[in-house]
Amino acid sequence: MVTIYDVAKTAGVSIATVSKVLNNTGRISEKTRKKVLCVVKNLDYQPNIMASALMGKKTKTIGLLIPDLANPFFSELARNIEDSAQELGYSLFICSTDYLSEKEHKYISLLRQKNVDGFILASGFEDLQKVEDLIKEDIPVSIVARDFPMFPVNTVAVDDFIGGYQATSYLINLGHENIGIIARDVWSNRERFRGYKQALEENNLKVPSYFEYAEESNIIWGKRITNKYLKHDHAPTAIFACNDLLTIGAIQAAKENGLIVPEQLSVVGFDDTAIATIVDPPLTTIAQPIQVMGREVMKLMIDMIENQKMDKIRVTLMPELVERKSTAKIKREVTS
Amino acid sequence: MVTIYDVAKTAGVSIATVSKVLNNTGRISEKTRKKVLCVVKNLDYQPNIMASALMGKKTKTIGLLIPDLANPFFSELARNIEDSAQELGYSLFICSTDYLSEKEHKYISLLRQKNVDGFILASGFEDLQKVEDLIKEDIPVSIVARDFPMFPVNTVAVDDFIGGYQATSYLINLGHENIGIIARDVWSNRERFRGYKQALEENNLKVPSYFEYAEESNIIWGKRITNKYLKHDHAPTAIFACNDLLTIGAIQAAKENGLIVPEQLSVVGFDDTAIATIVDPPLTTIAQPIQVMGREVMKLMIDMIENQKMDKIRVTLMPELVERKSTAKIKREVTS
DNA sequence: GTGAAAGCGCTAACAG
DNA sequence: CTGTTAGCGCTTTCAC
Repeated sequence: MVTIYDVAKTAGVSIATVSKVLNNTGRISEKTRKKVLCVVKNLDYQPNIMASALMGKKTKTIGLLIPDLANPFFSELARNIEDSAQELGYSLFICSTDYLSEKEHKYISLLRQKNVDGFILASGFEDLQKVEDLIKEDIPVSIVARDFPMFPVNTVAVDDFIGGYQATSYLINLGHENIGIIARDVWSNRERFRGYKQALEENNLKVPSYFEYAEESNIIWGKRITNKYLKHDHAPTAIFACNDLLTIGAIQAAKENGLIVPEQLSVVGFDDTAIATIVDPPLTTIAQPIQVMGREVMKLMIDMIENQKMDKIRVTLMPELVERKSTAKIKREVTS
Repeated sequence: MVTIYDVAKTAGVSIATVSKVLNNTGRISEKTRKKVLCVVKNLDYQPNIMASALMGKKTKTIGLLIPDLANPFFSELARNIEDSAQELGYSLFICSTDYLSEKEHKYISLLRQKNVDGFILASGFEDLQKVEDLIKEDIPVSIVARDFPMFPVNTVAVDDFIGGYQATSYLINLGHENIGIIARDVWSNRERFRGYKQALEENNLKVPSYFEYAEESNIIWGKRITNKYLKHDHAPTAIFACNDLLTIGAIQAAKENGLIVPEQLSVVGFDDTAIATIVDPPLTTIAQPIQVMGREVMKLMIDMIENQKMDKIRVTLMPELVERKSTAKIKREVTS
């Protein structure tokens, strides 16, 4: 390992001088700066980040907490955040918390020990305490893809309420009057639910009485809830599912029940991850601008880390309905 | 930030003593050990890893290089590696290299600066130089999900040759005689190709003359190559695609050409990621034991990092064909 | 058993 | 302009 001492020695200067040229601090003659830089290159010297971190410098490292890296939405989000981070010279610790606050706490203290410059939380946990602690200790925190409404913290998220409203309105315009929803009992889904309800009410429609929450956001639960809904007398003719995985489960349940999507059951999803286009039929879904989200949240982080910008802002992105093949105009039954 | 000095002071001992009880080194009386531990707990003291890293200790940090976090195979692999890592108290820097050796080099030197304890490479790059350098400098390296045949380095991978052989044999048993392959020109795919060729030759079958490599492992290229194959006089009745994404592309191309999968075109994939079950029809595919791969590669890393185990071993896992609905017995044309 | 002191590689006053 | 020096928080001899 080549250290600052090696550079200093072979350049014939002191380590202070080397440090100064490397950090662009103090005043250095052009001649020595050239020489030092040259030696640095020749020796392929890389400053030890641990050592400079000890002196209170940044580590150029950010902790990213997400619920599950194997979930396409979060892996795509992580990928976009990573791209922004990499451009800015930051590395990412990526951690999956499985929506468990226990794991979140563990990861947060683990990463704090490792002197991360800040945290990006997409973690979906409802427990604000840990976040408040971080903010109190002036550790940069940004929230992405979820929202803490009454909480001063940097946030970038899609407008879930509008997303739910869009999805539902679209279905209503298609002629559906009996629209089910599949959601988990987490903040973002509750907002989408509100939007759904709002659209319903504006059209004098109601949430089906048999509504129930899914316990996890996966295909299994999408299928399970849909199967239950389909068993009822007034089974829905359309379903709004709060993410693409749930939507796929809904389609699978429909198939099992002998229903053709979209002719006999319309479904609209949420997220627009890569899988939305590979299922059959491809999903009509509410697209989250994942790439923009990644970029914006990194921008906020950098502002906090490098520019000490400590005022909190909230970036709200607009979701967008993308029409594909999982929805259709309702066909009236002969009996009606 | 509470330091070792704070602990020492309130426990009424020296920092050396605190360090000793925390690291279980030297000899400490049961009484002082108790006291120190108690103070540590009360103050919620967490040793600063940067500082101990400076003294030559491990950072409990590993760099994981993969081609693309948004690719389901790699995000699932990363997730499994992360789980093992987390159990062992390690954090992961996850980096996507896009198969670009330039990015790989950049990430490797960036992470070296950050004193990672080792590297797990799933990166799919063909350039061995950087890996050799790392090994020469005694930096633990393990390769996963790809293979460097003539190179002393810890490796865990599936037997790609056998996988290709299995897929092709299965298709042959179904009666197919005209079997195409979709592959990229990378090591693992070339091995699968070898297996495919072997199975073909054992049955006096040949690789179609119109074979060509895909340039990327995604749906687009799967579709593109399949479209080309389907245009030929002796279009294949079955296709073995070297990953699930390519397979999905093949299915899409078939649909566009008015062919029904599997009745008119059988396809078998590779990987068995989550998406294999959500497409229609669900994929018959060669399953890689992703979870085992993650666990095994972390085991190798830990052996190198914590037990200085420097002899290199290769763990070869067996792939397994899982039958679903994308393949069928061939129907002879009336003309034959 | 315990503590004083040196030093890991680096930055930041402060002198000169 | 450049170098000396004092730490950052920790581990590790080596005395006591």
